[in-house]
Amino acid sequence: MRVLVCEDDELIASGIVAGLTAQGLTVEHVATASAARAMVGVAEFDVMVLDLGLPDEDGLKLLKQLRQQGLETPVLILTARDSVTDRVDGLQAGADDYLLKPFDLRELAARLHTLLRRVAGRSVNLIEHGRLTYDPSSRETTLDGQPVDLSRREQSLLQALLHSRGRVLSSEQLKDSVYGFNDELESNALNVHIHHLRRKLGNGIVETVRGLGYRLGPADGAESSK
Amino acid sequence: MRVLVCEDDELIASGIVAGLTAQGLTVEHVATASAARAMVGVAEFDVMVLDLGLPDEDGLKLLKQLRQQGLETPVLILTARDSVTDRVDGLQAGADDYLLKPFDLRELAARLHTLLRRVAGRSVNLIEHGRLTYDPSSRETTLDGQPVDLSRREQSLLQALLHSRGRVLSSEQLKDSVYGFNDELESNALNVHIHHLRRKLGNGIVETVRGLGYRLGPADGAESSK
DNA sequence: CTGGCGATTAACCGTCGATTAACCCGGCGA
DNA sequence: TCGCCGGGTTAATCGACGGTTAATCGCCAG
Repeated sequence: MRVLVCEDDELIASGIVAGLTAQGLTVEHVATASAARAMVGVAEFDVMVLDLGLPDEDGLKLLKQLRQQGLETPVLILTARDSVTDRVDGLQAGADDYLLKPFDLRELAARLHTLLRRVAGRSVNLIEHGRLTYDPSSRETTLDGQPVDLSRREQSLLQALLHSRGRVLSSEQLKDSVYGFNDELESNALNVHIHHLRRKLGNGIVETVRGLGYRLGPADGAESSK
Repeated sequence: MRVLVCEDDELIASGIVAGLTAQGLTVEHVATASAARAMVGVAEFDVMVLDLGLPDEDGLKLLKQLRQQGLETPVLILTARDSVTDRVDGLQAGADDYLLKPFDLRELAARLHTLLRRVAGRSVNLIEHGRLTYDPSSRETTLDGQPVDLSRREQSLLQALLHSRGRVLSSEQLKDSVYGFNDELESNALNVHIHHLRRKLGNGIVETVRGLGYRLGPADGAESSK
């Protein structure tokens, strides 16, 4: 799951990023409204955390604008202000939840999970693909009904592949969904994780498309029948 | 984009129709399974929204039947039920996505857009030639509906041939489109690739015109009867 | 019958992905 | 606090595949 955090206070931001990352989420962080706008333009996020007190523009104004442009991602706003009108304004601007500063990190995590579940939980909560199932909300994977223990990176990899059934994903795209945009990676770490995934889930799961990238294998667990 | 909504509850249906129309979609609404069947028979839709609780027939049964008849339109099902077996049943019946009632209208719109995107990305530039299809965007080739793996060179060769239907292409022209203009090639590598193409796609696909070059065979997979 | 062109096949080579091992770091328990 | 443990990354090496070359075959035409 990808989260966009828009917060200018470096200290708070790093706390949020660390906390959410530990929860297995992939987090992007920006510090200004314009950066957030740019980010939303180029990538899809599952949920957004927005601080109202941004240096360059009022967060509410930004939110309203994004909603007008058709952004449907759930948004949780952070604010130091506390008045009834502020809350109402926030919700009217299109926020889905709000949190007052200072806040407890665990509280934030819990609320985000609620939002994510609201999105995921109302629809197919369980992704099935052949012998595999993956439940994004509980982050549980099973193979032939047996639970499989996947590490954080392996999970995001699998999730990215499941999310775009059958399409080939370049290693660039995979890198973006497993790591953020920021982190540059100049090694074959992805290969290694894919290798681990295959070791745990069997060879039919991930197919290599030479020169292009990887994709999910066919749903009927048939091994390569070349 | 055309959407078929099959939903018997008048209130819900009008909400959906209004919401989707506002998104710029063209919406047709029917209230019964038989009406849906009739509609599908006479018009093409890009995506279908199907309520499982229809008055005259079980939605799942309808869906299964439509799939058996070869309907490939993506289908999102709506249901009040919520259990793992129901979800699995829905997906196995051929649904592409799943939403529980009550649902958020924005959520529905977002999911439909995802489905539409999936379809649009898939078939936009599909080139057909007899038993062959080639999709330049996903670089997928199928023969009689079966996917065929082609290597990079084989693909560009096939693409060049498909691109100038029937015209004879000299080996110079083929060389230019497979390699750049720059690269000089001193061997019969092209011949070898053509050989490989024929091995994978059958002999009728590429015809040799002695002394001139090659061209695509006739669309009706008939072998050259000379 | 023979020359030549294209087909076929096999061998070689380079590149890319797979695999494995080592190292690094953070968390946790002793 | 120290040291172990597990996951993540880096790096080195292996191996398979695709691409090219080249040798040989077979067919058609002159």
